[in-house]
Amino acid sequence: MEDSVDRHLARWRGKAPYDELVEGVVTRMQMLVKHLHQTKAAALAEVGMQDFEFETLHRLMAHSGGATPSVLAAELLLSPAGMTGRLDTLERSGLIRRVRSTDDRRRVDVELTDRGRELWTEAMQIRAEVESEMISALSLEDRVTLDGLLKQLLHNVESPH
Amino acid sequence: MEDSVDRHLARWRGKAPYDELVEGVVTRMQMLVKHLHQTKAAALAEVGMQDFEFETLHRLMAHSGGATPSVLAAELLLSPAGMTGRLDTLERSGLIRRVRSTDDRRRVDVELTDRGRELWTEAMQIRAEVESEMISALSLEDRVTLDGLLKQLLHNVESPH
DNA sequence: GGATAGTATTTCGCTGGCGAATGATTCGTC
DNA sequence: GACGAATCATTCGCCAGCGAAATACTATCC
Repeated sequence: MEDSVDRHLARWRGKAPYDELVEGVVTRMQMLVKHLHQTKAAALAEVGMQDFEFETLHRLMAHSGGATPSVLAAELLLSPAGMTGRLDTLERSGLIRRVRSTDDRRRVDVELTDRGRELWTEAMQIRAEVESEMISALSLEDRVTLDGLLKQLLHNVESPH
Repeated sequence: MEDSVDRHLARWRGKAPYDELVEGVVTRMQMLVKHLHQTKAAALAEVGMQDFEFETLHRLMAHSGGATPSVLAAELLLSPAGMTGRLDTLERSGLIRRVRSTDDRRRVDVELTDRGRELWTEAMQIRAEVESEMISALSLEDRVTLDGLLKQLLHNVESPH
């Protein structure tokens, strides 16, 4: 079995001081994520939604439909400025609502509108299909293994140092 | 051991029809790639280079320093328009050179300049460090396993249907 | 051999995201 | 209890990428 990264690495062999394994893992992850992004974008377009919109609604739902911009930004690995931009778009589309917090008036609470909840539900189906399709190549056991390894990596990256 | 995705999934448990394993794998990959992107961007900035520049130079090197825009675009999962933009930037910075092909004059050959080769070499060090740092959490054996699993996924996604 | 279809690249207008600076509010400390 | 530092969100100017249309060239077909 061969993928495009194999071909890429083969072209490289011997030409540079180069850890093929590291490069392989990294490049494959990047391409998978990029593929996923593009496939989901195409699928979600049918409901008239963009990936970043779903991503945001989804995080909001995880917070029971309400959270502050800074929390969302941190979780989505987004700059504060980028978050504001997203929320602007979502608000204009009527999917979220901004409410100035009463106890700490620096804060803004972001809430899902009914329409936002609806759209999220629709998108869930579509997205789940696309993601499952990608993972379908692996047995249940392999999925667990993969998940575990990725978790080690992410933990390492997230823990201070 | 716990990562941010664990916490995210925990918040979700029972609230939605939801394959935790699929979501876990997908989300972790996305976050790792995003992290990598940000870390590399920060590291490469020291040489005054951006990630997309390196990515392009690197592909070019893999083609022994010369390739056409369309080939590069395909390999980098980029639109033709996006590729043109990248090449414009790289050309302005003096890292690549465009040469109209003589036999088929619709074609353009993209070549690395000496400066491009130099900068690529510098960047290779930096990038390798960042990537290795990320992978360092895994034993050699685990790396092989991870790489194999990712390869299965990518192969599945790339093979027609 | 001239119209037609096809291919490679570029141009154009638009969008999401970033970094830095700004405005608004709260906290800490003396 | 007031002043300076920290915190939260937004605005601004900029940039890389996309989709669609335009441009430039080649191949095909009658």
